[in-house]
Amino acid sequence: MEYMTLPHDHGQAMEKALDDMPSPEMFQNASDIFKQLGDASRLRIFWLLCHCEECVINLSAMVQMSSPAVSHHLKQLRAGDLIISRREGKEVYYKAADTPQARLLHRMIEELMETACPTAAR
Amino acid sequence: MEYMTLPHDHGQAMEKALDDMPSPEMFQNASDIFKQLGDASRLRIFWLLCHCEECVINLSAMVQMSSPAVSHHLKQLRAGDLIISRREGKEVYYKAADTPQARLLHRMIEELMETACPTAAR
DNA sequence: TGTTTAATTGATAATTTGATTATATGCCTG
DNA sequence: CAGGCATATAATCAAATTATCAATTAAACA
Repeated sequence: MEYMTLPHDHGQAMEKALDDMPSPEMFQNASDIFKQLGDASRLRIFWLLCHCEECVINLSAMVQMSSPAVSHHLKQLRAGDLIISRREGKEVYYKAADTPQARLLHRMIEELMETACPTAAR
Repeated sequence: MEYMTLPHDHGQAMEKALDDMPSPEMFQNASDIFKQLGDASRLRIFWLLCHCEECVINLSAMVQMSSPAVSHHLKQLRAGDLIISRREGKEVYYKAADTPQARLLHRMIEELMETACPTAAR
């Protein structure tokens, strides 16, 4: 089998790595998901919605942001299928989507916080 | 015990959530890490460095980017302690850091790719 | 129907980010 | 120590992100 020719030859590890490397589209998809969590406000909102269902006004109060700002973040999270919404009267309730992906991300966040800050008090 | 007063009262779940909620600094730290992986090029580079140790020129060839661009991403990843480097003569070799955090992120990436794209061929 | 409350949308402005080009540094070799 | 190769840095620019404000939609209710 022919391998890509690199400027320098540093052994076989890279050949296997290149073979196993997912496609650029896969990386794009994955990074798009990470990007959702790459904003502290949005991460906080998502975390909250993994733990309770709430309306926009209350979310705004909890994260101390304006409701339009929260609404924008909610829109992004919903576009990424990380959260779902339901309207009840005047209010719209949001919560984390009940999907493998959303559960995985929630777990990631909790693990990352532990790893990043194992002894931290809250 | 006194709880934060929200505009609307929707039950107790949010009280527990607010109690359990990590500090804003924790969310900032976590989102900074997610941000590192929120760029497809950087994610690809980090993934490669989890699988092999390579010099900048070869990395540039593997991801088809200019070496300054790669160098820029490497700098960010190293600032976040996700990768380490060692110089050998003219070349600088990079690889994933051997830390719990880097290993966790690597595992996350693999899991996310599976979840995001379970049936995808590469 | 008109008013109030909740949520969303759109547009703008400010900040951040990523890529490029050019330049500089570091290190080996002749 | 001069020349060349591998990296790193700096400056610049374009593109993407985020927050804010104003305007709009949606629903309840008097």
